[in-house]
Amino acid sequence: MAGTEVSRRDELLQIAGELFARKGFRNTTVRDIADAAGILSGSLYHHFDSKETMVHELLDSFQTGLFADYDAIQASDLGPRAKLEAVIRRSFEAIDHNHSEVAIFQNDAAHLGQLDGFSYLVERNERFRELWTRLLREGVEAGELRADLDVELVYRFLRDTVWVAVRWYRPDGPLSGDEVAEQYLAILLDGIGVSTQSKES
Amino acid sequence: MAGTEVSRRDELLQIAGELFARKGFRNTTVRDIADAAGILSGSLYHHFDSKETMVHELLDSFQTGLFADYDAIQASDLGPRAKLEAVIRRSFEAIDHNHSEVAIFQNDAAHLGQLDGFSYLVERNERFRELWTRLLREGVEAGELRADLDVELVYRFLRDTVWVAVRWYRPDGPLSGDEVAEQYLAILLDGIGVSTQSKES
DNA sequence: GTCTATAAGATGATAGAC
DNA sequence: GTCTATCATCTTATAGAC
Repeated sequence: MAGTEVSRRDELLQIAGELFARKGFRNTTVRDIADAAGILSGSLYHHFDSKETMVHELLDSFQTGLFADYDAIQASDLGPRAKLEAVIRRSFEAIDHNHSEVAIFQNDAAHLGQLDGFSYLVERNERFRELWTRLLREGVEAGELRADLDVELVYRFLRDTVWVAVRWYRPDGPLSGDEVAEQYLAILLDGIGVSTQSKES
Repeated sequence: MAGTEVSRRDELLQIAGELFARKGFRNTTVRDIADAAGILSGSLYHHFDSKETMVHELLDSFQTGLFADYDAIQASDLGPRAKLEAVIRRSFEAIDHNHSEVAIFQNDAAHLGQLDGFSYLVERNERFRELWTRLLREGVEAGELRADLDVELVYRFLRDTVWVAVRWYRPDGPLSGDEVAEQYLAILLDGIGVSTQSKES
Protein backbone atom coordinates (compact mmCIF):
# COMPACT_ATOMS: atom_id res chain seq x y z
CA MET A 1 0.00 0.00 0.00
CA ALA A 2 3.06 2.28 0.04
CA GLY A 3 2.88 5.05 -2.56
CA THR A 4 5.93 3.78 -4.37
CA GLU A 5 4.49 0.35 -5.13
CA VAL A 6 3.93 -0.17 -8.81
CA SER A 7 0.85 -2.20 -9.62
CA ARG A 8 1.02 -4.84 -12.30
CA ARG A 9 -1.50 -2.76 -14.16
CA ASP A 10 0.82 0.30 -14.18
CA GLU A 11 3.70 -1.92 -15.19
CA LEU A 12 1.77 -3.19 -18.20
CA LEU A 13 0.68 0.35 -19.03
CA GLN A 14 4.27 1.51 -19.15
CA ILE A 15 5.30 -1.39 -21.39
CA ALA A 16 2.40 -0.64 -23.73
CA GLY A 17 3.30 3.06 -23.73
CA GLU A 18 6.86 2.39 -24.81
CA LEU A 19 5.68 0.18 -27.65
CA PHE A 20 3.00 2.64 -28.77
CA ALA A 21 5.61 5.40 -28.74
CA ARG A 22 8.18 3.44 -30.71
CA LYS A 23 6.01 1.65 -33.25
CA GLY A 24 2.80 3.66 -33.28
CA PHE A 25 -0.55 2.70 -31.80
CA ARG A 26 -1.96 0.89 -34.81
CA ASN A 27 1.33 -0.80 -35.56
CA THR A 28 1.55 -2.27 -32.07
CA THR A 29 -0.46 -5.46 -31.51
CA VAL A 30 -1.80 -6.70 -28.23
CA ARG A 31 0.46 -9.68 -28.79
CA ASP A 32 3.46 -7.34 -28.95
CA ILE A 33 2.50 -5.88 -25.58
CA ALA A 34 1.89 -9.28 -24.02
CA ASP A 35 5.19 -10.62 -25.37
CA ALA A 36 7.11 -7.67 -23.92
CA ALA A 37 5.38 -8.27 -20.57
CA GLY A 38 6.10 -12.00 -20.67
CA ILE A 39 2.45 -13.07 -20.70
CA LEU A 40 -0.05 -14.16 -23.33
CA SER A 41 -2.28 -11.73 -25.18
CA GLY A 42 -5.50 -12.98 -23.63
CA SER A 43 -4.16 -12.21 -20.15
CA LEU A 44 -4.03 -8.52 -20.93
CA TYR A 45 -7.81 -8.41 -20.93
CA HIS A 46 -7.84 -9.24 -17.23
CA HIS A 47 -6.36 -5.74 -16.69
CA PHE A 48 -7.81 -3.68 -19.53
CA ASP A 49 -11.04 -3.66 -21.51
CA SER A 50 -9.32 -3.00 -24.79
CA LYS A 51 -6.22 -1.70 -26.51
CA GLU A 52 -7.91 1.68 -26.80
CA THR A 53 -8.40 1.81 -23.03
CA MET A 54 -4.66 1.50 -22.60
CA VAL A 55 -3.75 4.42 -24.82
CA HIS A 56 -6.58 6.47 -23.34
CA GLU A 57 -5.27 6.07 -19.79
CA LEU A 58 -1.76 6.97 -20.87
CA LEU A 59 -2.75 10.14 -22.69
CA ASP A 60 -5.42 11.31 -20.27
CA SER A 61 -3.38 11.16 -17.07
CA PHE A 62 -0.40 12.75 -18.80
CA GLN A 63 -2.41 15.62 -20.22
CA THR A 64 -4.23 16.28 -16.96
CA GLY A 65 -0.94 16.90 -15.17
CA LEU A 66 0.49 18.99 -18.00
CA PHE A 67 -2.52 21.28 -18.26
CA ALA A 68 -2.66 21.77 -14.49
CA ASP A 69 0.87 23.16 -14.66
CA TYR A 70 0.06 25.29 -17.72
CA ASP A 71 -2.87 26.79 -15.82
CA ALA A 72 -0.68 27.50 -12.80
CA ILE A 73 1.84 29.33 -15.00
CA GLN A 74 -0.94 31.29 -16.67
CA ALA A 75 -2.34 32.29 -13.25
CA SER A 76 1.05 33.35 -11.90
CA ASP A 77 2.23 36.96 -11.70
CA LEU A 78 5.00 36.50 -14.26
CA GLY A 79 5.18 38.76 -17.30
CA PRO A 80 3.91 37.42 -20.64
CA ARG A 81 7.34 36.58 -21.99
CA ALA A 82 8.38 34.89 -18.75
CA LYS A 83 5.13 32.90 -18.84
CA LEU A 84 5.87 31.83 -22.38
CA GLU A 85 9.34 30.72 -21.36
CA ALA A 86 7.94 28.81 -18.39
CA VAL A 87 5.37 27.06 -20.57
CA ILE A 88 8.06 26.06 -23.04
CA ARG A 89 10.35 24.80 -20.28
CA ARG A 90 7.51 22.78 -18.79
CA SER A 91 6.86 21.28 -22.24
CA PHE A 92 10.45 20.14 -22.62
CA GLU A 93 10.20 18.70 -19.13
CA ALA A 94 7.27 16.64 -20.41
CA ILE A 95 9.36 15.41 -23.32
CA ASP A 96 11.98 14.38 -20.78
CA HIS A 97 9.76 12.86 -18.08
CA ASN A 98 6.83 11.59 -20.16
CA HIS A 99 8.59 10.68 -23.34
CA SER A 100 6.26 7.85 -24.34
CA GLU A 101 3.10 9.86 -23.81
CA VAL A 102 4.37 12.85 -25.76
CA ALA A 103 5.53 10.62 -28.60
CA ILE A 104 2.16 8.88 -28.76
CA PHE A 105 0.39 12.20 -28.72
CA GLN A 106 2.65 13.61 -31.40
CA ASN A 107 2.35 10.60 -33.70
CA ASP A 108 -1.14 9.24 -33.16
CA ALA A 109 -3.34 11.93 -31.61
CA ALA A 110 -4.62 13.13 -34.98
CA HIS A 111 -5.95 9.67 -35.84
CA LEU A 112 -7.08 8.79 -32.33
CA GLY A 113 -9.03 12.04 -32.09
CA GLN A 114 -11.40 10.77 -34.76
CA LEU A 115 -12.27 7.68 -32.70
CA ASP A 116 -15.26 7.49 -30.38
CA GLY A 117 -14.33 8.48 -26.84
CA PHE A 118 -11.26 10.44 -27.89
CA SER A 119 -12.88 13.74 -28.77
CA TYR A 120 -11.32 15.27 -25.66
CA LEU A 121 -8.03 15.22 -27.55
CA VAL A 122 -9.44 17.67 -30.07
CA GLU A 123 -10.88 19.89 -27.32
CA ARG A 124 -7.62 20.03 -25.39
CA ASN A 125 -5.73 20.78 -28.56
CA GLU A 126 -7.90 23.86 -29.03
CA ARG A 127 -7.45 24.90 -25.39
CA PHE A 128 -3.73 24.54 -25.87
CA ARG A 129 -3.84 26.79 -28.91
CA GLU A 130 -5.80 29.45 -27.05
CA LEU A 131 -3.34 29.46 -24.15
CA TRP A 132 -0.26 29.80 -26.32
CA THR A 133 -1.65 32.38 -28.74
CA ARG A 134 -2.92 34.43 -25.79
CA LEU A 135 0.56 34.47 -24.30
CA LEU A 136 1.98 35.55 -27.66
CA ARG A 137 -0.54 38.38 -28.02
CA GLU A 138 0.06 39.56 -24.46
CA GLY A 139 3.79 39.49 -25.12
CA VAL A 140 3.32 41.71 -28.17
CA GLU A 141 1.03 44.11 -26.28
CA ALA A 142 3.53 44.34 -23.43
CA GLY A 143 6.26 45.24 -25.91
CA GLU A 144 8.18 42.08 -25.03
CA LEU A 145 7.76 40.36 -28.37
CA ARG A 146 8.05 41.66 -31.91
CA ALA A 147 4.89 43.34 -33.11
CA ASP A 148 5.30 42.36 -36.76
CA LEU A 149 4.54 38.72 -36.09
CA ASP A 150 1.69 36.69 -37.53
CA VAL A 151 0.60 35.25 -34.19
CA GLU A 152 -1.07 32.15 -35.60
CA LEU A 153 1.96 31.30 -37.70
CA VAL A 154 4.36 31.86 -34.82
CA TYR A 155 2.13 29.71 -32.63
CA ARG A 156 2.41 26.81 -35.06
CA PHE A 157 6.12 27.45 -35.37
CA LEU A 158 6.57 27.35 -31.58
CA ARG A 159 4.28 24.42 -31.00
CA ASP A 160 5.87 22.26 -33.68
CA THR A 161 9.39 23.26 -32.74
CA VAL A 162 8.85 22.23 -29.15
CA TRP A 163 6.90 19.00 -29.51
CA VAL A 164 8.63 17.58 -32.56
CA ALA A 165 11.81 17.38 -30.47
CA VAL A 166 10.38 14.18 -29.00
CA ARG A 167 11.44 12.54 -32.26
CA TRP A 168 15.14 12.84 -31.52
CA TYR A 169 15.39 13.63 -27.80
CA ARG A 170 16.36 10.68 -25.61
CA PRO A 171 15.79 10.96 -21.85
CA ASP A 172 18.92 8.91 -21.22
CA GLY A 173 20.98 10.84 -23.77
CA PRO A 174 23.72 13.45 -23.22
CA LEU A 175 21.39 16.48 -23.09
CA SER A 176 18.98 17.21 -20.25
CA GLY A 177 15.52 18.53 -20.96
CA ASP A 178 16.48 21.85 -19.37
CA GLU A 179 19.55 22.19 -21.56
CA VAL A 180 17.55 21.64 -24.72
CA ALA A 181 14.90 24.07 -23.51
CA GLU A 182 17.53 26.77 -22.91
CA GLN A 183 19.07 26.31 -26.34
CA TYR A 184 15.71 26.31 -28.06
CA LEU A 185 14.66 29.41 -26.15
CA ALA A 186 17.90 31.14 -27.05
CA ILE A 187 17.34 30.49 -30.76
CA LEU A 188 13.66 31.28 -30.62
CA LEU A 189 13.79 34.44 -28.52
CA ASP A 190 16.62 35.98 -30.46
CA GLY A 191 14.20 35.59 -33.32
CA ILE A 192 11.02 36.86 -31.78
CA GLY A 193 12.39 39.04 -28.94
CA VAL A 194 11.93 42.79 -29.41
CA SER A 195 15.69 43.30 -29.37
CA THR A 196 18.53 40.82 -29.78
CA GLN A 197 22.02 42.26 -30.21
CA SER A 198 21.26 45.05 -27.74
CA LYS A 199 19.29 43.16 -25.06
CA GLU A 200 20.91 44.91 -22.09
CA SER A 201 20.03 48.39 -23.30
CA MET B 1 1.66 9.49 -75.83
CA ALA B 2 1.70 13.23 -75.15
CA GLY B 3 3.63 14.22 -72.04
CA THR B 4 0.55 15.55 -70.31
CA GLU B 5 -1.33 12.26 -70.45
CA VAL B 6 -1.86 10.75 -67.06
CA SER B 7 -1.70 6.99 -67.04
CA ARG B 8 -4.17 5.01 -65.00
CA ARG B 9 -1.20 3.84 -63.01
CA ASP B 10 -0.20 7.39 -62.08
CA GLU B 11 -3.80 8.18 -61.27
CA LEU B 12 -3.96 5.28 -58.82
CA LEU B 13 -0.61 6.27 -57.40
CA GLN B 14 -1.88 9.75 -56.62
CA ILE B 15 -5.02 8.39 -54.98
CA ALA B 16 -2.94 6.04 -52.86
CA GLY B 17 -0.58 8.87 -51.95
CA GLU B 18 -3.37 11.06 -50.66
CA LEU B 19 -4.70 8.25 -48.51
CA PHE B 20 -1.26 7.30 -47.19
CA ALA B 21 -0.67 10.96 -46.34
CA ARG B 22 -3.98 11.42 -44.57
CA LYS B 23 -4.34 8.13 -42.73
CA GLY B 24 -0.83 6.76 -42.60
CA PHE B 25 0.62 3.88 -44.61
CA ARG B 26 -0.27 1.08 -42.26
CA ASN B 27 -3.69 2.54 -41.54
CA THR B 28 -4.59 2.61 -45.23
CA THR B 29 -5.81 -0.68 -46.70
CA VAL B 30 -5.66 -1.71 -50.31
CA ARG B 31 -9.43 -1.76 -50.14
CA ASP B 32 -9.40 1.91 -49.16
CA ILE B 33 -7.33 2.71 -52.20
CA ALA B 34 -9.44 0.59 -54.52
CA ASP B 35 -12.65 2.12 -53.14
CA ALA B 36 -11.34 5.63 -53.69
CA ALA B 37 -10.42 4.67 -57.24
CA GLY B 38 -13.80 3.05 -57.88
CA ILE B 39 -12.43 -0.43 -58.50
CA LEU B 40 -12.05 -3.61 -56.46
CA SER B 41 -8.97 -4.34 -54.38
CA GLY B 42 -7.83 -7.28 -56.50
CA SER B 43 -7.68 -5.05 -59.57
CA LEU B 44 -4.93 -2.96 -58.01
CA TYR B 45 -2.54 -5.86 -58.40
CA HIS B 46 -2.79 -5.56 -62.14
CA HIS B 47 -0.87 -2.26 -61.76
CA PHE B 48 1.33 -2.84 -58.73
CA ASP B 49 3.11 -5.75 -57.14
CA SER B 50 2.22 -4.76 -53.62
CA LYS B 51 1.17 -1.95 -51.33
CA GLU B 52 4.83 -1.39 -50.50
CA THR B 53 5.64 -0.90 -54.17
CA MET B 54 3.16 1.95 -54.26
CA VAL B 55 4.67 3.87 -51.37
CA HIS B 56 8.17 3.15 -52.66
CA GLU B 57 7.45 4.72 -56.05
CA LEU B 58 5.90 7.76 -54.43
CA LEU B 59 8.81 8.41 -52.09
CA ASP B 60 11.60 7.51 -54.46
CA SER B 61 10.60 9.69 -57.38
CA PHE B 62 9.86 12.59 -55.06
CA GLN B 63 13.19 12.35 -53.27
CA THR B 64 15.16 11.99 -56.49
CA GLY B 65 13.83 15.32 -57.73
CA LEU B 66 14.33 17.05 -54.41
CA PHE B 67 17.92 15.95 -53.99
CA ALA B 68 18.80 16.92 -57.54
CA ASP B 69 17.73 20.47 -56.70
CA TYR B 70 19.58 20.41 -53.38
CA ASP B 71 22.73 19.38 -55.19
CA ALA B 72 22.29 22.15 -57.75
CA ILE B 73 21.97 24.71 -54.95
CA GLN B 74 25.02 23.31 -53.21
CA ALA B 75 27.02 23.51 -56.45
CA SER B 76 25.95 27.09 -57.17
CA ASP B 77 28.10 30.14 -56.44
CA LEU B 78 25.76 31.52 -53.78
CA GLY B 79 27.11 32.31 -50.32
CA PRO B 80 26.49 29.81 -47.49
CA ARG B 81 23.61 31.73 -46.00
CA ALA B 82 21.98 32.28 -49.40
CA LYS B 83 22.38 28.55 -50.10
CA LEU B 84 20.71 27.77 -46.80
CA GLU B 85 17.85 30.07 -47.66
CA ALA B 86 17.51 28.50 -51.11
CA VAL B 87 17.44 25.01 -49.65
CA ILE B 88 14.75 26.02 -47.17
CA ARG B 89 12.67 27.69 -49.88
CA ARG B 90 12.97 24.59 -52.06
CA SER B 91 11.81 22.50 -49.12
CA PHE B 92 8.69 24.59 -48.60
CA GLU B 93 8.08 24.30 -52.33
CA ALA B 94 8.09 20.54 -51.85
CA ILE B 95 5.53 20.85 -49.06
CA ASP B 96 3.41 22.86 -51.48
CA HIS B 97 3.86 20.81 -54.66
CA ASN B 98 4.40 17.33 -53.23
CA HIS B 99 2.28 17.51 -50.14
CA SER B 100 1.35 13.83 -50.03
CA GLU B 101 4.89 12.61 -50.44
CA VAL B 102 6.28 14.91 -47.77
CA ALA B 103 3.51 13.93 -45.36
CA ILE B 104 4.17 10.23 -45.94
CA PHE B 105 7.87 10.77 -45.46
CA GLN B 106 7.32 12.79 -42.31
CA ASN B 107 4.87 10.32 -40.75
CA ASP B 108 5.98 6.90 -41.94
CA ALA B 109 9.60 7.06 -43.10
CA ALA B 110 10.95 6.02 -39.70
CA HIS B 111 8.94 2.80 -39.78
CA LEU B 112 9.32 2.16 -43.50
CA GLY B 113 13.09 2.55 -43.22
CA GLN B 114 13.21 -0.63 -41.16
CA LEU B 115 11.53 -2.65 -43.91
CA ASP B 116 13.43 -4.60 -46.52
CA GLY B 117 14.04 -2.55 -49.63
CA PHE B 118 13.62 0.78 -47.90
CA SER B 119 17.12 1.21 -46.49
CA TYR B 120 17.73 3.96 -49.04
CA LEU B 121 15.48 6.13 -46.87
CA VAL B 122 17.99 5.89 -44.05
CA GLU B 123 20.90 6.61 -46.38
CA ARG B 124 19.25 9.68 -47.89
CA ASN B 125 18.36 10.91 -44.45
CA GLU B 126 22.03 10.88 -43.55
CA ARG B 127 22.98 12.60 -46.80
CA PHE B 128 20.40 15.23 -46.04
CA ARG B 129 21.90 15.80 -42.60
CA GLU B 130 25.39 16.17 -44.06
CA LEU B 131 24.24 18.75 -46.60
CA TRP B 132 22.39 20.91 -44.08
CA THR B 133 25.01 20.78 -41.32
CA ARG B 134 27.72 21.59 -43.88
CA LEU B 135 25.79 24.68 -44.94
CA LEU B 136 25.42 25.69 -41.30
CA ARG B 137 29.13 25.26 -40.61
CA GLU B 138 30.09 27.19 -43.76
CA GLY B 139 27.72 29.94 -42.69
CA VAL B 140 29.42 30.19 -39.34
CA GLU B 141 32.90 30.17 -40.90
CA ALA B 142 31.88 32.90 -43.34
CA GLY B 143 30.67 35.03 -40.44
CA GLU B 144 27.12 34.93 -41.77
CA LEU B 145 25.66 32.87 -38.94
CA ARG B 146 26.15 33.07 -35.19
CA ALA B 147 29.26 31.30 -34.00
CA ASP B 148 27.84 30.26 -30.62
CA LEU B 149 25.48 27.72 -32.18
CA ASP B 150 25.43 24.00 -31.51
CA VAL B 151 25.33 23.03 -35.18
CA GLU B 152 23.75 19.62 -34.65
CA LEU B 153 21.01 21.07 -32.47
CA VAL B 154 20.32 23.90 -34.89
CA TYR B 155 20.19 21.38 -37.72
CA ARG B 156 17.47 19.40 -35.96
CA PHE B 157 15.71 22.62 -35.13
CA LEU B 158 15.77 23.73 -38.77
CA ARG B 159 14.90 20.36 -40.23
CA ASP B 160 11.95 19.79 -37.92
CA THR B 161 10.69 23.33 -38.21
CA VAL B 162 10.59 23.12 -41.98
CA TRP B 163 9.19 19.64 -42.55
CA VAL B 164 6.69 19.52 -39.70
CA ALA B 165 4.84 22.36 -41.43
CA VAL B 166 3.34 19.71 -43.70
CA ARG B 167 1.05 18.91 -40.78
CA TRP B 168 -0.86 22.16 -41.02
CA TYR B 169 0.02 23.59 -44.44
CA ARG B 170 -2.67 23.15 -47.10
CA PRO B 171 -1.68 23.66 -50.76
CA ASP B 172 -5.15 25.08 -51.46
CA GLY B 173 -5.14 27.29 -48.36
CA PRO B 174 -4.68 31.07 -48.05
CA LEU B 175 -0.86 30.99 -47.76
CA SER B 176 1.47 30.12 -50.62
CA GLY B 177 4.54 27.99 -50.01
CA ASP B 178 6.72 31.01 -50.75
CA GLU B 179 4.92 33.16 -48.21
CA VAL B 180 5.34 30.58 -45.47
CA ALA B 181 9.00 30.15 -46.40
CA GLU B 182 9.61 33.91 -46.13
CA GLN B 183 7.93 34.13 -42.73
CA TYR B 184 9.79 31.09 -41.43
CA LEU B 185 13.08 32.47 -42.72
CA ALA B 186 12.38 35.83 -41.11
CA ILE B 187 11.81 34.22 -37.72
CA LEU B 188 14.68 31.79 -38.09
CA LEU B 189 17.32 34.16 -39.42
CA ASP B 190 16.60 36.86 -36.91
CA GLY B 191 17.46 34.13 -34.48
CA ILE B 192 20.56 32.69 -36.06
CA GLY B 193 21.73 35.60 -38.24
CA VAL B 194 24.89 37.35 -37.04
CA SER B 195 23.08 40.66 -36.68
CA THR B 196 19.39 41.40 -36.53
CA GLN B 197 18.38 44.89 -35.44
CA SER B 198 21.32 46.36 -37.32
CA LYS B 199 21.27 44.32 -40.55
CA GLU B 200 22.04 47.25 -42.85
CA SER B 201 25.21 48.18 -40.96
C1' DG C 1 -8.31 -3.22 -67.07
C1' DT C 2 -11.62 -4.97 -64.01
C1' DC C 3 -14.30 -8.62 -61.71
C1' DT C 4 -15.29 -13.06 -59.09
C1' DA C 5 -13.75 -15.91 -55.73
C1' DT C 6 -10.82 -17.18 -52.36
C1' DA C 7 -6.51 -18.39 -49.90
C1' DA C 8 -3.38 -17.59 -45.93
C1' DG C 9 -2.23 -15.12 -42.18
C1' DA C 10 -2.70 -11.51 -38.64
C1' DT C 11 -5.55 -9.18 -35.29
C1' DG C 12 -8.66 -7.73 -31.31
C1' DA C 13 -11.24 -9.95 -28.23
C1' DT C 14 -13.83 -13.74 -25.34
C1' DA C 15 -14.93 -17.98 -22.21
C1' DG C 16 -13.65 -20.89 -18.95
C1' DA C 17 -9.87 -23.81 -16.63
C1' DC C 18 -6.07 -23.49 -13.33
C1' DG D 1 -3.25 -13.22 -12.55
C1' DT D 2 -2.23 -16.19 -16.25
C1' DC D 3 -3.10 -19.92 -19.57
C1' DT D 4 -5.61 -22.76 -23.17
C1' DA D 5 -8.32 -22.54 -26.90
C1' DT D 6 -10.82 -20.28 -30.10
C1' DC D 7 -13.81 -16.84 -32.85
C1' DA D 8 -14.97 -13.36 -36.02
C1' DT D 9 -13.07 -10.14 -38.67
C1' DC D 10 -9.86 -7.77 -41.43
C1' DT D 11 -5.94 -7.70 -44.55
C1' DT D 12 -2.68 -8.58 -48.30
C1' DA D 13 -2.36 -11.07 -52.16
C1' DT D 14 -3.39 -14.63 -55.99
C1' DA D 15 -5.73 -17.24 -60.05
C1' DG D 16 -8.45 -17.20 -63.67
C1' DA D 17 -12.86 -15.52 -66.11
C1' DC D 18 -14.70 -11.65 -68.77
